[in-house]
Parts: sequence; structure tokens; C-alpha cells
Amino acid sequence: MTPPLTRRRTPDSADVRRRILDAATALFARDGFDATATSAVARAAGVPKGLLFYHFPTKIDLLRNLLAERLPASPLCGVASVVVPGDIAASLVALHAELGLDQHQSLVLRIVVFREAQTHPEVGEHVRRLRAGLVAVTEEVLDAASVRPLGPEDRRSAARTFVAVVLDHANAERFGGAESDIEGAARLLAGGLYAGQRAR
Amino acid sequence: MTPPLTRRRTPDSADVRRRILDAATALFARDGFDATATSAVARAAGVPKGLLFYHFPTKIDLLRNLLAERLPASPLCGVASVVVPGDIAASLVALHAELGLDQHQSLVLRIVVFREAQTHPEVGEHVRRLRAGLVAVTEEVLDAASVRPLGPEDRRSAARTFVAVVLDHANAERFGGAESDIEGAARLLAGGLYAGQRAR
Amino acid sequence: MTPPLTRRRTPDSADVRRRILDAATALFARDGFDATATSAVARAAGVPKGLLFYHFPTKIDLLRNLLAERLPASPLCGVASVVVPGDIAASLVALHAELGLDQHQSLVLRIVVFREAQTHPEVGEHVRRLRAGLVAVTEEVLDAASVRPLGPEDRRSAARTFVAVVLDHANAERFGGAESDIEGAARLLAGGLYAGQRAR
Amino acid sequence: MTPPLTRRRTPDSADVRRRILDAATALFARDGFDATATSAVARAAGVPKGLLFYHFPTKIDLLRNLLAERLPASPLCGVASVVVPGDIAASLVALHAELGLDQHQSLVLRIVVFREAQTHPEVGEHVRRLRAGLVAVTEEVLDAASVRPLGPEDRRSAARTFVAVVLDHANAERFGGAESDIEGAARLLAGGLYAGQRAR
DNA sequence: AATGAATGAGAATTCATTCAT
DNA sequence: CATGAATGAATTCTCATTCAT
Repeated sequence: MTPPLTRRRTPDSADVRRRILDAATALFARDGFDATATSAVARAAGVPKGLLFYHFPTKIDLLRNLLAERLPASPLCGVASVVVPGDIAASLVALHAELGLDQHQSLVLRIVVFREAQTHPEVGEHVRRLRAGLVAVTEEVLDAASVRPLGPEDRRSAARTFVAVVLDHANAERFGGAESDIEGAARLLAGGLYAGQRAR
Repeated sequence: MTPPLTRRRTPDSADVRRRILDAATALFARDGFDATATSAVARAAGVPKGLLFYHFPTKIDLLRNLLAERLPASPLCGVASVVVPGDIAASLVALHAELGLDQHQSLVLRIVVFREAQTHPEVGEHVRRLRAGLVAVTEEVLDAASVRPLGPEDRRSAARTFVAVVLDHANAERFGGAESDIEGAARLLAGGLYAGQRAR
Repeated sequence: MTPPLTRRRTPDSADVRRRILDAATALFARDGFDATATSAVARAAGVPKGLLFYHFPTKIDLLRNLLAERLPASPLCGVASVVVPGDIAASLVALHAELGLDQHQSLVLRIVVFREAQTHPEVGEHVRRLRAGLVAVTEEVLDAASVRPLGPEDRRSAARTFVAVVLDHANAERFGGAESDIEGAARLLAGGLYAGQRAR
Repeated sequence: MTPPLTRRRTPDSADVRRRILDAATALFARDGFDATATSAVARAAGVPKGLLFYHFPTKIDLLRNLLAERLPASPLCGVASVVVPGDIAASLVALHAELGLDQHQSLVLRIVVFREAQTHPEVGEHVRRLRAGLVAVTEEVLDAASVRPLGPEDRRSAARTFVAVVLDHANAERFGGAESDIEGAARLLAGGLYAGQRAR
């Protein structure tokens, strides 16, 4: 009585796909794309090498599908949840937490992606879209959190700066160099935005 | 008439070493460390493969020596030259220009280094030292540029934020995603620092 | 109203078989037997891979069945149609046209067959039978066209020579090297046969 | 005191090259190009796989070098040695023997070449040149052997026919189908040429 | 009969490194 | 110091064939 849903694949097949992508995610993140052998992905996923290439005809397809299926370019569903009205700094910190760039898969993927951005053009494109999405959402948060309207230039500069801090933070974390502090940046940017307004 | 005293190596040998490192720099930057074959480095340097391994017994030694000889962890000789007294924003922008992360070999090397930081621990260590040096020099610049003494926390947060922007900028440039604006960040941070002071 | 009696297979099944063999013919001809993947045959035929192996348990079975069903070893039904009494040369040219080695599927198959003759013994056997059949039919044509009885040796030599020309012509066509001229060979052989007779 | 000749390669290296080409010749001839694994060539040559690819970067380079170094497109040095003045048939038979298409490496190579002519364009080109060279040399032989001047059309047709017979003969031999007789063809063509002359 | 996922042996090629000369 | 041939393990990818459903 249950309809076949929208899947053409066997449950088994879907599971295999998922396990392969899980394994690829973990290994790419740990060792990098180039340094990860497809055989290692297959082993980690518990499938024979041939099956990996049945699902992903070339190695780069693994990365491609990782991006397409697991790393949406639009990083957030709604902005409302993180906004603390009247407190720009707190809103930015909440945004950073909500983005979850520091933890779990998301981080892992983004890092992989940064590393391969140069070598694989399509990956670079994805990274550019991701960055643009982050800037856009940050601008929204700034607008919603500010009690006064923000100048478009300041708003954009603040958003870009914050995104740079967030991405650099994620990037730095992987080799233990995460010295940057999100809170400090948020506080200074909030101050700078109001100072800018005042100056006008 | 006497040969140069500061060299233990023959001029030829020194020249070969230099050509190899030049070639390695260019190729690592373009293709990444993993994707660059030692044979490609030898070919680009115009030396036989055997000679390359005579000078650098393993591939990672190439990277190691690149760091040791060409990428000083202390990024600047003097701070005075970039400081615009009384204008924090202008000083930061001048600092960025002086660092020269955007151009020439320096950039190239740093990028390579970022990419391999995770995979090769010693490279990660170098990157950490570089970041610490950048933060320290930025703090110095902030202190020298500010007309009023800065709170240590604010100063450090501002320095870290600015370094994050600078590194993210360099990092993003390589795949054409360089949206960040140094000037905007400098302006907002300057504003934020004074706003913070006032608030105290 | 009754289903066709000469078929043991369902119409569908017969259709699938035919489509598979059609696809195999085309691909083997274009790329060679070894270089054609069974999956490519299945795709070209529009059938799932499993079904292909249901009908033809191994890859070589495809070739075997191609020979058995589509490349009769006796190349001609009747000889009368091509004979021009009294004109050996014209008869040979007509024979060549009738054989149709230069065009359509027949050519395609024969070429495949030549290529694999060495590697697959049973294919070689088929090629030998085909050649023998061609020689036999050519001898018949020579006999029927000649106004005088031909010596058996000359007749056989002429037939073999003509068959060699015809096969080489077909063989050469596939890589654009078809320089041989059927008409010239026919004319010279006709002349040679009469010259031989006179000398006796 | 002996000059280094014209070799830049080590004697060893030259030997390795030769052994690899020998092995490739034998295996390509026996099994075909596509069906011969590079590992099989290396094993037969007694060298590690890596060394094979050091000398011949890709598999097709093996075939390319085989053609360039061992299968001259001009098949004969001088024509005089095979000509029997006044006896066209005997001259053709001698030509065939001199060409040596039936025996040794030459045969082997030509067969390989025929098989791959379609799939690998450059090989096809070589085959075309070879055929043209054979026709040209055969025409020379016919001219030198004939006591009377031959019409250009007849001469060319006879040459093409003879070359077709010779090539088909070589081609057929590999799967035991060598029924064609060179002598018979030579005799009939000789007769045909004179018959043609008389008729004019 | 039909299906397409699963399997694993093997293909071509790459590459860091060694070593005899 | 210099050289480039030699080495073989590892890599990405292919493919005929099987099999559970």
C-alpha cells in the first residue's frame, strides 16, 4: 500500500552510495582529495573498488556529488533565529554558531573544498557561490539586528570581514592554528558600524 | 680574485639549488605539492632527476627548504615605515601593502604552505609561527598608529581580525573569489577600536 | 490468429535478440571486438546488461551467433544472374557487385571476422569456409562465362586471385586504402585465361 | 680511441629498448595489439613494467616505434635483383619472395599493422604508404621484365592486383587460410598483360 | 524473463626514489 | 658531483560476468 516513493534505487544501493560518500568525506577532509586513493575510500566504505566506480565513474565525481548533495550553497534556511535585535555583535556570534562551520561534516567539506578550489575549477565555482551566500546572509543579519539603518557600504564591508574571519577560522582549525576569535571580531565590527554611522 | 668566502658550495652547485627551488616554488603554487612530480621540478629547473635528489633527498625536503630559506616567519623588518600616526585604518592598509601577500613569490609560497599545512606537521608549525608573527606586527602597528593607548583585548582582537582578513584574501585570490576588501575592514576596525575605547 | 509457428521465442524475446545483434554488429565493426565492451552493446541495444548475458552467456557468443545467423558461408544463391556469357571480365565484375562485400552489413561483418579470425579459432574456421565458398562460386562463374572450357589449374588460380582482390579490397576500404581496382583485375585475368589456353 | 659512435644511449639501454620492441612485435602479432597487455610485453622482454613506460610512455608508442624503426614504407632497396628479363611471371614471383612478407618479423609487423589500421589513424597512414610503395615497386618490376613497353593502365592494374594477392596471402596466412597461389596469379597476370597488348 | 547492482581481477600509467657509472 | 636508466608499489579506472530479486 505504501507507494514506491520517489526512489528508483534499491534501498541497498542508496545505502552503498551514502556509505561511499561518508567515507569520502572523512578521508578527503583528513588527507586531502589528491592524497586520498579511491581504493582507500572503497575500503573505508566497505565496498569493492568496482562498486565505487559503478556509482561514481571518476574520482572527481565523488567530490562533485559531495558538493551537490551535501554542501548547499545557500548556507541557512532562515535568518530570524539568530538575530538578537539591537545587538549586532551577539547576532553575528549566533550566526557563526548556527552556520556550524566549526563542527561536523559541514566543516569537513568546506575545508576539502577550499583545498581543491584552485585545482578543480568546478569546485572553485562552488566555493565562490558559498562565499557569496555567506556574505548575503550576514548582511541580512546585520540589517535585522541593527536598530538603525546601515549604510550599504559599511554593511557590505562588515559582512565581508566577518565572513573572512569565519572562513579563516574554519580553515585554520585543521592545523591547530585557530587563534582568531569570533567574538572579538563581532564586537569590533559592531562598534565600527555605529562609529561609522555617527561619523556621517 | 679569491672565491666568495661565504659559500661553502661551488657557485654551480648554489645555482643548481636555486634553480630547483625556483622551479619547485612555481610548480607547487600552480599545481599543489601532491600533484607536482619531482620529475616535473627537475625538468623545469633544467637539471637531471638524480641531481635533484642529491640536493633534496626527499620530496618534502623541497618544501622544507622553501620554508626555511624563503619564507621568514617574521614577516617584516621594521614597522615604522607603514605607520600613519593617528590614522589606524590607513596604517593597516599600508601594512597589508607592505606585507605583499598579494603579489610575487611570497603569496605563492604562503598558498602552498596553507594547502600542505594539515598533511605535513612541520609545515603546519611554520604556518602557526607565521600567523603569530603577523598578529604581533599588526598589534605593533595598531599601537603606533593610535593616538590613545589601546586596551590589550581590543588590540589583539583587532589584530587577529585583520590578519584573518588578509590571509583569507590571499587564500581566496587563487581561485578568483577575492571579494574581501581590506580597506573596508581597516576602516571598520579602526572605528570599532575607538568606539570600544569610548565605551570604557 | 495463432502465433507464428516457426518461433519458439516470444516476439519480444526475438526482438531483443535482434537488437542486441544489430548493436554488436555496428560496434564490433567500428571499434573491433576486443575494444567493444559488453556494456556498450547493451546500451546501444537499449537493453539492460543482465538481459544481454541471458541471451548470450559470454561475449564471444555474440560473435559466434553473428556468424551463424548473419554471415552464410555460401555467399550466393544462384550464379546465373551474374554470368555474361562470353565475357569473363564482365561476369567477374558483376559477381563482385552481387557479393556486396563493399557495402552494408555484409562488409561490416566480414571485416570484424577478419580481424578476429586469428584470435578466435572458430571465427577463423568460418573465414576459411567463406573463402572456399567464394572461390567455388567464382570458378562456377568463370566456367559459365567462358566460351571455351578452362583448364582446371588456370580456373582455380584465376578464382583465387580474384577472391584475393575482392577480399583485400573490402579489407582496405575500412582505413581508406582502397586503391585496388576490381575492373582491372577482371580484365587482366580474363586476358590471362585466354592467353593460357592459346599457349596450350 | 674509438669514437662514441652516434649513440647517446648506454649499450644497456639500447639493448633494453630492442628487447622490448622484440617482445612487443611477437606478442602483438600473436594476440593483437588491443589484446596484448603492456605487462605481458614487459614480462616477455624481461624488464619491469616501469622501465617499459620509461622507454615508451604510452602503449601506442610501442606500435609507433615499431613502424618507424622496423617497417620501412619503401619495401625494397633495388629492383634489379628480382627482375628476370623477358619473364614477367617469374619476376613477380621473385619479387614476392624478396619482399619476404611471408616470413619473419616483416610479416608479423604487417599483420599487426593491418589489424590496427582502422582503430589507430597513424597506423592506417603507414599502411597506405606501404601499399603505395608496394604498387610502385611492382610497376617498376613489370616494366623492367617486359620485353615490350606496357600500357600505363594495364601496368597499374596488374601491379595493384598482384599487391592485393600478396597482402591477402600474408593476411590469410595467420589463420591458416592461405589458399591463394602467388605463382598462378603471376602467370595469369603476365598472360593478361600480353593479351592486352596484342589486342591493341 | 528481466534488472541493474555487485564483484574482483587486471589494465595502463605514474612516480618517488635508488644506483651504477 | 652528475647522470639518467632502473624499480616496483600504488593509482585510477575498465569490464566480463554473476546473482538476488
